[in-house]
Amino acid sequence: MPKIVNKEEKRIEIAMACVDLLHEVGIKKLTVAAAAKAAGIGKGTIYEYFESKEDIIFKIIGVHIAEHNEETLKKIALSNNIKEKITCLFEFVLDESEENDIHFNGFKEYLSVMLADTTESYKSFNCVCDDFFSLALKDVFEDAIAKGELKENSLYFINSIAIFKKGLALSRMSVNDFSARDAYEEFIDNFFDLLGKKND
Amino acid sequence: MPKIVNKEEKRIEIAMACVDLLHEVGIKKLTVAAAAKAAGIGKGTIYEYFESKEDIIFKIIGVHIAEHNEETLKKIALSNNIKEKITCLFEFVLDESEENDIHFNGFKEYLSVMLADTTESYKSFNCVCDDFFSLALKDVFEDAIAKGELKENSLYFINSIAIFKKGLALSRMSVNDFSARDAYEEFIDNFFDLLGKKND
DNA sequence: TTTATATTGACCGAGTGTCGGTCATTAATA
DNA sequence: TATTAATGACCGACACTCGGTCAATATAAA
Repeated sequence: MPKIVNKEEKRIEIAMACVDLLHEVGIKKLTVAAAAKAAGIGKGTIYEYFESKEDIIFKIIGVHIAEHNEETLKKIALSNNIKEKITCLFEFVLDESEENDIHFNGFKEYLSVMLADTTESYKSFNCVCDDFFSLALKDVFEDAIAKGELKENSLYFINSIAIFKKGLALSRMSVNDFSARDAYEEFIDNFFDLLGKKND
Repeated sequence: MPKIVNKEEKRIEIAMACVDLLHEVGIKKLTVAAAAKAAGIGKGTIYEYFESKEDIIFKIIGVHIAEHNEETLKKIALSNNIKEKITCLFEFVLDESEENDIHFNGFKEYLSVMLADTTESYKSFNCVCDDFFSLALKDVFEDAIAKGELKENSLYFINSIAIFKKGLALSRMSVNDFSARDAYEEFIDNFFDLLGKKND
């Protein structure tokens, strides 16, 4: 029998090989030929592993978000401070380090593809992310309420905060000189002023 | 000498002629040839008035938002209810009537183009919209505070609410069966519970 | 060697943007 | 008022790019 490649592994390998190139030129100017070259394979091979050029983006962001979510949960578990735990859940949107910027940019490219696509296929990924965030935030809030650090009605705001986070992401993508960190801190401080239980 | 056309008027005329077609097929599948046909002009003429296919979107959403903002200010002036006034400012994101849906869809197409474009040119429009919203919301809040219907620290949340609105828009675009109206009402009710001054 | 899978780049056609040329309208002039 | 000149509006053929296909080839296990 011939060599059997692990399709899923190779998909990831190809996608990862395109990260830098994609960051440089953006999805619109990324050509399949260039992507193939970056991955060191022929153009046709791309289509053995991806339905379309856009699917590459999808794989990239999928892998990064999965990794990121895992790390996030670990960080939350390590922290004892409520506000810090919440901040962990926003870090992807806030972090402007070079490394995270590339990942965030990938998310931007993904969004532009999803919004341009009339089919529904790309939306599902979004929902997975939303669920992760909302569930994790709920856990953090419930923990904080149990410890008497947040008022009970904080829970009513979970959905709104998830929506706020999306707005924060979109703002970072579309507003010049926007500091997601500043906007977030302004929000979270005011939020705690209203719903945090002072323990002094 | 030939008749001199008003370039700006014609730009708008062409853009408006493409609204329905664009709504049907989306920017990605919209061809310049089809756009030209819809506008009853030759393909080359499109390029006399627009830099690119994408520029048509930009013009469409620009016109619609300008109209919408004007109407919004009128509605706010007519209303005596604070919550209602705020809702007016969200109406573009909440209204799912067939007419508004077409405009909102235009905004989605615009967003996807802007996110895909590495140049900064398309961003400026976004900022104009943001400014309108934030300023109008500030007016409404100050009015409400003066009338004793909102607590003073409501003002601290203006930026956050503007960001929330963006998140609401993005959610409507990317989440299946998302009811922006429900999410908004949940938020605004909880917000008023915290920051509204009960007058009973 | 056989056979099934993996890989490839030449090829195709859809579609963008350009450009040389035509047309319609008006100014100028006799 | 008729004729000509001038010019911007308009157009679609064409050149070129690029996504996606496929027939041919390479590879490697049996």
